[in-house]
Amino acid sequence: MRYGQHCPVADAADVLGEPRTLLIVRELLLGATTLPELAAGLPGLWRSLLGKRLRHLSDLGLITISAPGGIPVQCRLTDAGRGLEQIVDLLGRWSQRWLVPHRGGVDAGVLLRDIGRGIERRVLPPAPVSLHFSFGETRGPRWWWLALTTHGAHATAEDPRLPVATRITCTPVALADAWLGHTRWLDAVKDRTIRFTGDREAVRAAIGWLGTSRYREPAAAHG
Amino acid sequence: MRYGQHCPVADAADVLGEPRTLLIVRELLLGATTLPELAAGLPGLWRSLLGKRLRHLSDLGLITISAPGGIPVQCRLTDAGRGLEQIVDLLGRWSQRWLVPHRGGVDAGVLLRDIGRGIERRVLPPAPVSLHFSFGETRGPRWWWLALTTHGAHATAEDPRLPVATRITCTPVALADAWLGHTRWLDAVKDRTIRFTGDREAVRAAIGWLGTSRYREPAAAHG
DNA sequence: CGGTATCCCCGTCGATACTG
DNA sequence: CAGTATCGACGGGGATACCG
Repeated sequence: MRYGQHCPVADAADVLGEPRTLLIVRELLLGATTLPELAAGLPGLWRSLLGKRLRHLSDLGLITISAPGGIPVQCRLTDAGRGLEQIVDLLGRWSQRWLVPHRGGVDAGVLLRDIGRGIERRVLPPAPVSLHFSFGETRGPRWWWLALTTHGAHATAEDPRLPVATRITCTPVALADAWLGHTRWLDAVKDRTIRFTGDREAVRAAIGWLGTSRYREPAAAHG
Repeated sequence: MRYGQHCPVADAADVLGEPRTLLIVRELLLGATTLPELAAGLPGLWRSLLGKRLRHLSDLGLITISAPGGIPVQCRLTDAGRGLEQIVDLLGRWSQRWLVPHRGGVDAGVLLRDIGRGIERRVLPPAPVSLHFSFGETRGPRWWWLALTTHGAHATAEDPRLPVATRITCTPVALADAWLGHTRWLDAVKDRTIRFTGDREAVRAAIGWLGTSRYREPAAAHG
């Protein structure tokens, strides 16, 4: 697409306006490097198209791609690409603040992966445990685990065989809304859109581990 | 388009990824309110499509549109829309810094309009003058004027009948490059890609009036 | 299994005609 | 003249088949 413009914003829109290019950049910023890793965070984006996008980003100088033939392909952001970090961040915050979130077919796996990625080591429990999720309505597996070990958090659809700290039953949308701050955990618990097993302390701990989206508004004075 | 994602960045990309939506927002941020004003800054964007985009932005709560039936339609950014100001600004700077500018068919009228919009009152000359431009290769008029009066700067393809301070001959691309900081004015003068009439002082004054793009890098220590 | 090339369909936009 | 509806052509992308 071309806009017949001199304006830098037009050039930027030209690049980042390609559907999902911004999401690819986001994944790269969060540390994904290989094509399969990227694909894991981009449901519905087919490999063929993903490859095309990556080549485009490479042509533009936003990423480097490891020597052709190397498998799997390694992609890394250049300085130019990393320059988008602040912009993506602001966009996420702006969106969280102002846009009505679109809630069609939230992918449970991608959501949990994202939640896990945001969990900081220092808040993890001393002994490995898992959180078990039952999603009522979702494509793919209904059961998921978030394995919390000293290595970090890892989302999986296969039983990690760790002690289950809490079982959580909800829809992916309800979980996303709470994590993003569109609803409060405690309200969700109260009206049972998210159900936890265990006592107050277990629930409190689980909520603490899950944490909040990086794009979430700084909470107003907790009231 | 829908990305099956919970991520706010995906929602933002969904909205702003629509071709030229970001440019519409930019025009609104810079003060355009009516549909004709917007169209003036968006060459090739047809009114029918522009109207559709504006309705979409209105639905999303980024702008308000004056009561239907009012002519011309008045569009104003809401708080949500104004929240994009910093993002658009950063995007422009990032693009100016890292992207190879696309230079196909730069629209001379849009460029001069943009230049004029960036001229601050306080740098204008005390007595009204005009700068006259001859563009070798461009669609539309080859002659343009930038009228500098105490009211501000105004680009026009019709002789404003003011004293001409300087005549400038160049291509739209050369002018854009100098204004955006991709080339230096003095280099462009030297290699005659931009030709000015008049002595050094006149040239110096004209360059000062034209100023620089708001997305331009802060100049490194003037050397 | 990782990555690429190909096909066909759908959606979107450029252009024009039309209404107040 | 401002704004809207309509239509045809084009391009991008989902899905599949195909290489290493």
